[in-house]
Amino acid sequence: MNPGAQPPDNPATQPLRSDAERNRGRIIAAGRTVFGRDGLNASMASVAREAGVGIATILRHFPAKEDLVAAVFLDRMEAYADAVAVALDDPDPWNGFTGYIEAACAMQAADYGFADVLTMTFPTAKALEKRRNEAYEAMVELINRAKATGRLREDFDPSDLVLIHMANAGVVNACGDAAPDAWRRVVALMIQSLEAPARGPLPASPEHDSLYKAMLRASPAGVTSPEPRKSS
Amino acid sequence: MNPGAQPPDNPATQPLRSDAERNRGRIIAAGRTVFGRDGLNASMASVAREAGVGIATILRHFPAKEDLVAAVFLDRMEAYADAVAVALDDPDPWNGFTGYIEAACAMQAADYGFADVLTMTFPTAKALEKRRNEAYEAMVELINRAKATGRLREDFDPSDLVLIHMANAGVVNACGDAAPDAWRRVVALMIQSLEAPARGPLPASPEHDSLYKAMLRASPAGVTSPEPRKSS
DNA sequence: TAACAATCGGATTGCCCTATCCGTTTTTGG
DNA sequence: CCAAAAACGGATAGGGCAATCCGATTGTTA
Repeated sequence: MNPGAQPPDNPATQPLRSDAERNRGRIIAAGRTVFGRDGLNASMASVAREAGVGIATILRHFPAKEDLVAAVFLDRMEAYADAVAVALDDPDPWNGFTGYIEAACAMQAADYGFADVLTMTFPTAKALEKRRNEAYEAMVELINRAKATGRLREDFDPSDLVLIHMANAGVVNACGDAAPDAWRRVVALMIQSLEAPARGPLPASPEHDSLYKAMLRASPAGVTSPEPRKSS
Repeated sequence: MNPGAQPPDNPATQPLRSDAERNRGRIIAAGRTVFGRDGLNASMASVAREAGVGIATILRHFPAKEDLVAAVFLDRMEAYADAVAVALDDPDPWNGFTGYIEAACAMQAADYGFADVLTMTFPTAKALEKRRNEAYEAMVELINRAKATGRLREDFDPSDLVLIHMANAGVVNACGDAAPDAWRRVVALMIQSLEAPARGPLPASPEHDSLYKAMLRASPAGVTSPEPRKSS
């Protein structure tokens, strides 16, 4: 899909040779397929096979695996950001808020790679992180509106969203294709716990810095860390 | 701790030579330390280093990594089962139930290896699975009592406990040492959502078979699969 | 269409893993 | 105290991975 695949911000770079451009598109499409199916731990070789190119070709376009991951998931991250925009348009902020959480978690369930991406951060992938931050800021606004209506508990913190994604990633990763809808039940429970009035106090949220460090924890080396998925 | 480490069921097996017996204990202790700190993906070599023995010595006592994992976590699993017994003793079943969930999740947070063990199953590790099943059955009783008091929502299913552990493992694994208490907040939310009256219906539980398959998914090959923890 | 540069892709390097092999050391029992 | 048996542990096999190298190929431009 999307074979013409323009690198969305490739400004001053001189135009690629036509075959190079074509391969770049194929590689990203292959990455989408393979990472979506097998998670971020899928090997570069498997992506190369799916794309029908050599390993070296991938690594010429994307010097490190992390670069490929960033390129592949940029448009997923945009869809993620769009989902917040949709939620903000909902006349009922609580409805928008819960719908957003469900949609975002569904995205994790539908794409094992993205499930991991949402719980990691890639400081070098500027475009990706820019989108994430946009989504986060819109989310803060959505949260405030939902609190204003009195339906969302007052002690909900935006960082809780990250925790929800971590929890959901845990369920999605552990269940894999064996119980592909199990996450829905967990997310439904989580959402019910967020509705005001709160049934009790909560332990304090983690420091924002701590959570950032946690999201950083995984990335560096093999890019990744996520569960080896048995599927492939 | 527990250096004398008697293999709890080593019946007809002829007695080991004294040094072998000693090493066996050292290896299990080292496994406890290393798996607890680095998760199940810690290498056999790192366990050997910690134990002060050669790699071969470990693999003679435990032919496959899975065997070592089973031996190391048997007593954690017993502590886990004990926690249900304690919960059953609580005169207030709801209190026992919530306390149990907190305790069990705390065990996951305190031992990264155990966090993974609780979301996997090891069919060949009889003693381990026996304990798990005992705990599960006691848990069913606890759940029924808690429902009978009217404090636990009627549609709670024992398998939800597995899902909670998967979610908690996700948080614990993602946060690691960077935000070591973040899981408490998520678990507190989950518990509040379990209190009756339910705030809404839930999607159906996954089939028991599916969940079992999901728990099986990880084990076979490198034993494991869990998150490569960056700590070591 | 020719010749040059850009691009390709398989083989290779280097690292880490589990598990096995085999010469050496330690324990045991007569 | 001295073998024979048991256990040890370093070296090695075998496999997977990301990333690099370099000879072969393909697109481009004149």
